[in-house]
Amino acid sequence: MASGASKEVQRGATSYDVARRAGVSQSAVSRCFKKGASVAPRTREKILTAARELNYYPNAIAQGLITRRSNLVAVIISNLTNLYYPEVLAELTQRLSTQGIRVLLFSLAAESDVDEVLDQVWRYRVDGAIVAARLHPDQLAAFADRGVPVILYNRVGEGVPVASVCCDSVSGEHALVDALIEGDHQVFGIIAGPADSYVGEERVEAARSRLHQFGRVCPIVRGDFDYASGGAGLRELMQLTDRSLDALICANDLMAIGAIDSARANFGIEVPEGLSVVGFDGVGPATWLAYQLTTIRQPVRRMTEAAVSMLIERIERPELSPEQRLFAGELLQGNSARLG
Amino acid sequence: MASGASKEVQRGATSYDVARRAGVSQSAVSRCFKKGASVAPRTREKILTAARELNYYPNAIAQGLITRRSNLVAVIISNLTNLYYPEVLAELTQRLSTQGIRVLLFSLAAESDVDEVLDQVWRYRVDGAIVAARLHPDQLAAFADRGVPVILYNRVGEGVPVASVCCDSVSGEHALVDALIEGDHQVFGIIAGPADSYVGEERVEAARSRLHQFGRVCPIVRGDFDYASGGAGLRELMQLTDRSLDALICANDLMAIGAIDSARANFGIEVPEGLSVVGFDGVGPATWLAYQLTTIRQPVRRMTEAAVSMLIERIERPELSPEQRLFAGELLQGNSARLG
DNA sequence: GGGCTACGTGACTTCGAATGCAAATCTGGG
DNA sequence: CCCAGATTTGCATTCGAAGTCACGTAGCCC
Repeated sequence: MASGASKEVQRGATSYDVARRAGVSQSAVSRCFKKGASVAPRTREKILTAARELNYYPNAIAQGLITRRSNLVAVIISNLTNLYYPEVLAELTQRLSTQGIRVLLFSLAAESDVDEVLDQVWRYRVDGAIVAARLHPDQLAAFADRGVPVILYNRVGEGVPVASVCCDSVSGEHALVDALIEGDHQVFGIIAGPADSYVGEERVEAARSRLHQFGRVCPIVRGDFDYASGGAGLRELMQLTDRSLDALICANDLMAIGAIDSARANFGIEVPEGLSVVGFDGVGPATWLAYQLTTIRQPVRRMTEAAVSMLIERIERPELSPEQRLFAGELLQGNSARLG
Repeated sequence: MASGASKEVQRGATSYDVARRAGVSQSAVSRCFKKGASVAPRTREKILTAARELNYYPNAIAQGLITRRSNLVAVIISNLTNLYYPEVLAELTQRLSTQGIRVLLFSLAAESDVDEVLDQVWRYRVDGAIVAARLHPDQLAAFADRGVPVILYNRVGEGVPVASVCCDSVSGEHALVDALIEGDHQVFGIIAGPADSYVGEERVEAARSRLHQFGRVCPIVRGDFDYASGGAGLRELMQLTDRSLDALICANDLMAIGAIDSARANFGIEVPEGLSVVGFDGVGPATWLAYQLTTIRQPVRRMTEAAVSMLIERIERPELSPEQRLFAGELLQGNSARLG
C-alpha cells in the first residue's frame, strides 16, 4: 500500500492544506504557483516543500472558475477514422499542450450530433475551439456571440467570416491537372467527395475548371472519401467513358488508393501504364510501395502550427479579425501517373 | 450582428441571472437542471423560459468544483498515428459522450512526456483515465493513491494490479500459427515490435512458443510497428534464412503490409505464392485488395465498450477489484497466406 | 376549522484558488 | 535608532452552482 497520509492524499490536497503545513496563508500558496508573483525565496521554499510532501497540484477546475479561463480548447472532428485527421489531432494536442492548453475532444458520429456537442462546449467554458466538421452558420454565429474564438480547419465559414486554416485546393489541383496534361492524357474522370464536404467540392471544382481551361470536359462521379468509393467510382467512370479513361483525379488519397487497387484487381489495368491516378492529402499509405501516389501533400505541421497560434492570439485578443490562412500543398511526384 | 443582450450573453449567463429573470432563487434554477429534484411544474416552466432567453448553460466548471465530479476522463494515447488507435479513440469519445462524460485527450510525443501529462491529469481532477501508453508502476500507483480509476487498453499493469481490457494475443497468434502450419510452411520468421511494447512482446512470445510446440524454431527480428519496419525486417529475415523464408509472422498489420510490399517490389516474390504473411490488429488497409491480409481483427467495439463500462463502474464504486478482461480476436482469413 | 403531512422554495454555506487592498516586515539611509 | 520606501504577507471577497436546512404553503382528513 503506497497510500500515505490517507485523507488528504485521497481527496487531493488543497492550497489550505499546503498553507497550514508551511505555516503561511492560502494566498501565499496561490502566489507561489503563479508566475510573476512576489514571494520571498525562503517562503517559496517552505511552500514548495510542503506542496511536494502533500502531493499538491493546484485544482485547475477552481482556477478556471475564478480566472474565467479554463485553459481548455474544444477540438471538434467529424470523422476521426479518416486517415488524415489522426495526424492533425496528434499535432494539435501536442502543440496546444506545450502552450499550457488542454484538449477537450469531440468526435461526431453523425452531423446531427453537432448541437449536443456544442451544448457541452458551452458548458465547459472552453477558451476556444478548433473545428474540422461542418457547422451551420448559426452554429458559427453562436461562437461569436459567446466570444469563443474558433479556427476552422480545411473549411471556411459559409457566409460568416471565421478564421480558418486551409490547404490550397486550387493550386494543388492545378498542379495535378497540369502534370496530367503534360503526361498527354486524353480521357479524364473525377471522383468527387460527398456533397457536404467543403474541401471535396473545392478540389473537384478546381480540377474541373482547370481541365476546362485546357478544353477538356470530363465526367464526375461522387464518392464518400473512403476506400470502397475509389473502386465504385472507377467502375462508374469506366462505363461512362467506354473504358477509355486514362486519367483519374480523386478528391482524396483514400479513394485514389481504392481506385488503383480496383483497376489492378478488377480491370486488369496497370497503374500508371494503363491509367494514371492522382489523389490529395498525402496520407501515410500514399507513399507505400504498392501505390506511390502522385498527390498533393498537405503541410500538416505548418497548418496545425498556424491553427494553434491563430487560436491563441484570438483567445488573448478576441477583437482580431477573422484571418484566413491558405497553405500551398506540395506536389508529391509519385509513380501513379504517367509523366510527360 | 446576432448578439443580443450584450453583456450577459458575452460573459455567459449565470444561474443568478436566470433566477432574477424568472423571479425565483438561484437554488430553484439549480434544481431545475438537476434530474430528480422537486420543482413545481409552473416554476420549472418559468425558469426554463428564462434560461432559454438568456442562453443559459450551467457552468460545468463550477459544477465540477462543488460536486467534486468533473465528468472528465483523461484518455492517454502514446502513438495516435498508429492506424489502429484513431478508431479506438473515436469509439471511446463517442461512447463516453453518451454517458455524459467528456474526453480530455493527451497524446504523447515521447515516453518522457508522461510525467508532464500526469501533472495535468491531476490538476484537472479527472474522474478516471483510459490509458494506451506505457506507464511506470509508480505512475500507476499514483492513480491508485489519488483514487482515480484507470483502465489500461491492450496492456496490463506491470506488477501492479490494474483493470485492463486486452485483445488475447495468445489465442490470436495460436490461430495464425496453426493456420500457417496447416498450410504446410517450412521456414518461419517473425518481425517483432519495439521492445517496450507490451502487446508486441506478448504476441511474439505467443507465436514463438506455439511454433516451438510444433518443433519449429525461427529467427526473430525487431521492428518498430511501422511500414518501413516491415520491409527492413523482411530483408533481415531473408538473409538469416538464406532466402528460404516462406512464412512471415508480423507483430502488427502495418509491418505485415510493409513486408508484403517489399516482397513484391524488392524481392519479386509473390504473396502468398512465394511467401505467406500474417499480421495482427485488423486495421482498415488490411482488407484492401492489394493485401487482403490474414490477420487477427481486434473486436474494437466490444473492447471500447468494456473499457468505458468498466471505467464508469469504478468511478461509481472505486472499491471494485482490478478486473482484467480479455477479448478473443477474430481470425480474418485473407489471401496473404497459403492455406492447407 | 384545526392539525397534519408533503411538497416547494429560498437563505446560506460550500467547493478551491485568485486577487485587491491593507497591514506587516524588511531594507537602507541618514 | 528612526523613518521612508519597497517588498511580503494575510484578510476578505469572488467566481457559479449544489445542497442542507428550515420555513411557507397547499392539500387533506377528521
